Amino acid sequence: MTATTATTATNAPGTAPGPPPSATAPAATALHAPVIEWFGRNARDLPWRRPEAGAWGVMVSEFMLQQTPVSRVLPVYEEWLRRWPRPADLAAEPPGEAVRAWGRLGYPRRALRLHSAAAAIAERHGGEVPTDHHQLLALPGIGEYTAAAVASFAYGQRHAVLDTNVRRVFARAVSGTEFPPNATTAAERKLARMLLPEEPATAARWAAATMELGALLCTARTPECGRCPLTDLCAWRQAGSPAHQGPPRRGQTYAGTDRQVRGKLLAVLREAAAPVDRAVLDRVWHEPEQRARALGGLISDGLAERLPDGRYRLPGTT
DNA sequence: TATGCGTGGAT
DNA sequence: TATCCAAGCAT
Repeated sequence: MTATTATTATNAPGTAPGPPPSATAPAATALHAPVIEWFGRNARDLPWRRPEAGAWGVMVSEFMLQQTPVSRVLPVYEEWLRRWPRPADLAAEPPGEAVRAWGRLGYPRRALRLHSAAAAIAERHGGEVPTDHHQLLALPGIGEYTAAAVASFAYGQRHAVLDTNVRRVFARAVSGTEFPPNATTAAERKLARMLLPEEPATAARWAAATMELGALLCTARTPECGRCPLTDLCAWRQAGSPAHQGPPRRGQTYAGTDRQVRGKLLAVLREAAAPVDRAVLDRVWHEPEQRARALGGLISDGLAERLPDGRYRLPGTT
């Protein structure tokens, strides 16, 4: 970990092309030091934060962490980096091996995309994770958040890293609401850019620190405001911690969906040492139509393949 | 912009 | 037991 110098380049007034001055800029910089100092004292020692992780380690972790808790990612991450220490190592394997090694992290299309991204890196980027935000964005499975995260955490660049944790921290500390909007808004992106420290190294530190704050203290369920470095500055606290207003968060049931059936089918293929008969897959779900739809979906997504003899397997595996 | 896409722990 | 939630992306 670098020293917790809380210094922050404040927005130099006057002069030319930089970002437009904003009324919130001075107040914004007041947030930097407390959060970054808190991070220096409380940051978790996660493997992808260690220097030896490299950009590839950061990238693998970001794929795995999309919608998946840290505790479940840890063991799978270690195994992946041991097995495939460079992008080209993963690219040399059939995609089904990536899906199998993904285990039960969920959303296995991420494994496929990570495999494809590794192949693109091996072919088009000389085997090195690109440093350029736009080149990162062009890789499969990398969207706005992941591109910014890799550029920031792996390469120390200055980007607004807007994940669910940061959005919640900003919603509370700055906007004074319990939760951010359901979908990321232009206003949130603008706010994130305004709050970004000028110095790239400080901006990268800020990005990691605000994420960690959201993950450890400013949580969705029961925030620990008593331990929060922003508790005296927090707009939501100052407003009396008003409850969320508006439509309910969301409510997608899982039981009985195609997702559940896909998950059951893929679990069979993952654990099989050889291609499996259709009859084996048929046992995972009682309803034939939904079963067929789920299996067809897996195949069209590239997560499974049907052999000429009618058996099924993870793509390219034995 | 709304929806589909896994999985399992916490409350 | 049911619901919420976890470092999103692609379409």
